[in-house]
Amino acid sequence: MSDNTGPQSAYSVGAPRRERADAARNRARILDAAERLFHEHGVDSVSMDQLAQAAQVGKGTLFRRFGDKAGLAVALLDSREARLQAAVLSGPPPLGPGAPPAERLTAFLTAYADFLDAHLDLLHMSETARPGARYRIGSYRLWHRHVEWLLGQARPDLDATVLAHALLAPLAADQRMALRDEVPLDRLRAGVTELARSVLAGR
Amino acid sequence: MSDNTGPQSAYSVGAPRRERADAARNRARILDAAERLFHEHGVDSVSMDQLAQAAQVGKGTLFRRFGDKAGLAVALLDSREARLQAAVLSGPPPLGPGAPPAERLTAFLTAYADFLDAHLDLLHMSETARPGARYRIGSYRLWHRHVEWLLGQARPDLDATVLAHALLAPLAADQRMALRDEVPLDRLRAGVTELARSVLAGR
DNA sequence: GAAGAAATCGGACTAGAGTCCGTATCTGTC
DNA sequence: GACAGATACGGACTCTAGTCCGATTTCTTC
Repeated sequence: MSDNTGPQSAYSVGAPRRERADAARNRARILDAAERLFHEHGVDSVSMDQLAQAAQVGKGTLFRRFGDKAGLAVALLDSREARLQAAVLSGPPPLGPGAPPAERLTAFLTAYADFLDAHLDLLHMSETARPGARYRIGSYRLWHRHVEWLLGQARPDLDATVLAHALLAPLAADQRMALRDEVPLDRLRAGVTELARSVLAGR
Repeated sequence: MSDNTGPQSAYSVGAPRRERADAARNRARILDAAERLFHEHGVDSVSMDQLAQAAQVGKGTLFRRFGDKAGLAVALLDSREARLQAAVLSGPPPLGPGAPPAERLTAFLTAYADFLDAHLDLLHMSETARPGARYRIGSYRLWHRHVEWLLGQARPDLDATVLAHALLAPLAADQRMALRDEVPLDRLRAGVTELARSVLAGR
């Protein structure tokens, strides 16, 4: 628990100043309570008030620390996401470096589809708590750059920026949540694979 | 104005019973006020309270009539969307019937991209007022069926259902709103065109 | 044109997200 | 170990979407 997001808010970047003891204690309390309550009652049914109460912390503290519900979800996802990031950036092929771009791309997209399904609730909260949240979160930007780079490697003639957004679009939490019943995971995986394959194949 | 959504709530379907006079009057008032206020202050900055007051109508009336903010947006979009629907279903090629599936598909996707940009605010409200709203709205289902059918015509070997969702995904209002600055309209159009072309081209 | 049933009205009410700011706690310094 | 400045706390407050239900209006029938 709480192997998380260093000092300051989940959104901050610089500021190397050491975190105060009470702040650290409260962050841990909040994350623990969130983990527990979300697991017990489901992400959607837990209000920030309940959470603050369960963590024995004021509401102000909760929001100052994590910004909003999305920020809290990001913090909870952090360690799980870090594992996928490590695998992509420096793990073994085909997900990590070494494999040809086309293989890396489909490996990534299907891995992310699995990740999406496994943590759908938290991802949904992190992406939809406020409009456009998905596209501002650091991790999306990372995934986008990765896909963009792979596309650029394989097909320098294409608009990699736009196509990377397009390939990631069907992996948005809101779409997945809404279509989960209609589209089972294996068909989603096959779909994004087909899409990537087609784009890389060219005409 | 208020050439809109017949009797009953925007969500209802059957119920051929005639609408009461006061109900009709109030619907018109609400739609007129919404059109005006949204244009003046922007969709996001107008609260349902303000709107009810401006329309000289109780809040309960507002919500009973349109269900929620998304429903109101759907009603306001109705006539504009109807034009696009008519063009797609029975207009001249390449958007309407007659052209080969591949041409119709790119014609539709680019036309929808234009439509998206032109009515982004209302579409955003209709798609994001509550989670998954986009995928339940009647119009999305229509567009999806259309794309699915075109894909099926051209490439019966593919999973048209999934790929249709994937081709429509980059045209979600939330993504477009967030990436508007990064991706100009012509690149979005080119991107979805490239995507569709690749998928139809096969290996 | 009066009565009764059905549909609609409207504003008080609930609930939840996010803000504000006076107060309490911490940390480095002497 | 006490002081001062910096940092964090917490709960009352605001703002908005959405609900509820007694009062009112409309429509139908005779």
